[in-house]
Amino acid sequence: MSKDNHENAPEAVKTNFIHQEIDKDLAENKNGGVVLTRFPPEPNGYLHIGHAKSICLNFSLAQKYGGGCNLRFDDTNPVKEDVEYVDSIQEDVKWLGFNWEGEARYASDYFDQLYLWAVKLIKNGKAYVDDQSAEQIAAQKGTPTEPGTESPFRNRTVEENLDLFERMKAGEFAAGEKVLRAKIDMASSNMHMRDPLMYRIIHKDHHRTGDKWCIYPMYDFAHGQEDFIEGVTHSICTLEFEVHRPLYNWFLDQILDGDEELQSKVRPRQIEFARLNLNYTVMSKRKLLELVQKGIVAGWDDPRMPTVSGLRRRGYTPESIRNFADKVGVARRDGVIDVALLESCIREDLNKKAPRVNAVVDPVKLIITNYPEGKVEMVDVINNPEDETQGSRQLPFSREVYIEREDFMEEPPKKFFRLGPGREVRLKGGYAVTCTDYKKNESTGEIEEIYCTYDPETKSGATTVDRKIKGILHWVSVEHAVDAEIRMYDRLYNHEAPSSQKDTDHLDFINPESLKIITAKIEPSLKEVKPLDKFQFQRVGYFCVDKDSTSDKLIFNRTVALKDSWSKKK
RNA sequence: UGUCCCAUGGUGUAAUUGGCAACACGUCUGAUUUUGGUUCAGAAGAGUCCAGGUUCGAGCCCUGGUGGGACAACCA
Repeated sequence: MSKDNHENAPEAVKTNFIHQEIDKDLAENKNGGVVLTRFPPEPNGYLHIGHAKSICLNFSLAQKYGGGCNLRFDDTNPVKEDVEYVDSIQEDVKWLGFNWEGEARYASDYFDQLYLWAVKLIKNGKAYVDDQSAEQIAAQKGTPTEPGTESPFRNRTVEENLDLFERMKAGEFAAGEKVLRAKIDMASSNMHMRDPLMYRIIHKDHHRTGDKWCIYPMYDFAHGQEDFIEGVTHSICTLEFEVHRPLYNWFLDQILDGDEELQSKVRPRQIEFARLNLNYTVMSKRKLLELVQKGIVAGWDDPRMPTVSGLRRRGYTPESIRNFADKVGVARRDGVIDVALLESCIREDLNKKAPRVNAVVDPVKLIITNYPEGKVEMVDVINNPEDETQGSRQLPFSREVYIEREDFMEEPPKKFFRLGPGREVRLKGGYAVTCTDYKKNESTGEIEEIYCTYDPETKSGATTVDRKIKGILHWVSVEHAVDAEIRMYDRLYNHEAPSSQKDTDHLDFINPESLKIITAKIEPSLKEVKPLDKFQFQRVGYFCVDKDSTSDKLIFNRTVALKDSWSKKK
């Protein structure tokens, strides 16, 4: 099933420290040469670009070593989880181009086994039921620099613990009344080893197991065992789980203790890497959820969101995201990636794929005074100079056309080679025109109309004229132009932006101009489009048809602007 | 007053078992171009946090600093 994973990804995958670790394991002939990874999201939100990095990493490891990668929902906390998220996660992983090994797995499928193992720990004197409140337990935990103190319930008999745990499971107690804790070391320098909770009581229906359970395992008591059950060899997670690794291994030791059959199975190994940070971007699910709930964005798939679904709606392609994940690399040090890298990845991909199209985003009328009134001629325009198989199309040209307002200046500076009084430019695919005059609204200062004459000898493709014309403008015939709603996106967060600002509210950095809606004049060939169709608006940027677009109302999302060295010079 | 992790151009990653620091993004030139896009050619920019040590030789090994990060949810 994993054979076709990654087929379009860059073949030269850089080696990283995880490859080196796996190579080492392989050299020692661990796990019989098998490599099985997994992507284990909790279904409590939509996937974002950070998850995409992890997905690409796990699946590309599987593909590099001829192994597989599981998709497993870590659904151990019913209060935060929902099937909506389960569905969106599967959709996003598939969209990114990956196929997991077999069916999707669920931690909840292992609840019975986990329960049995918890009982085993109790029987071995390695776990006990604690009657204290969350506050009391927290107080006894100590601090990173001071040891904790032992619970008064720590030395209950095995029989009593067994009985209590059984009754916890049976629903005899209210939430918070009792928990099951591992008996490790309240003085450990690692806080996670100070008798961590294994099970807590939650009286809430689970999206898969319904009301079967009212006790649920904590992450630490679940994750390593889930990996073990599935035969995962390398459990790749992010750096913040590093301090959990001793516990991960401790629980595995306990369940394997005295069981030769289990000991003969593959033992998973946790390896951590640095999570993705992008400047101007928040990646925390909690904050993203807040943006959705407060209506600051239109939903999880709002094109300004760093979610996979948002990026998809924005016009990003799976290839571009995979390529990005590859370029970002994998390491154990925290860093912040410049969004410019992400943007360059989508430009690179769309440059070869997206057909060029004329669209005037901020139109001003240009009238060709010596062009016959009422005359319309069709001109041939190449669809994509990067890909001649995309052919060409016919565009209506007439006496009045729209051009981009910023393509005309009353007093153009020397380096500006677009239109100005007396200047000549080419209307791409059409004729060369020379500006003879223009009409300006004296009170607003706005240019209302531009008057030009055209040279019939300069029709596109005509070889008779070899004049050098530097300025080439995109245009749309006024008579044939189609209106379209254009959604111009900017960064959701302002320059000072968030990720590192722990003490400030990310909402303080919201950019009020992150979405600007305008009406553009686009060429008539664009009338028939489907959601997610992508185009390069000539000289403007890459745009993607929105899912809400209809034949009556065209809506485009701007994926990313084109590079523009002129505006940079200004 | 703890434990663990990390430290390479502006940013992110590389650097075979120690052998004159490479690639990408970004920046800047120039050329081509019916997109100031693309493409092509080229440039600037780090001597690898600091100080010692081992070695013929250290970004890689050792020691000690410094700086940054993680860890005290009945979250994952």
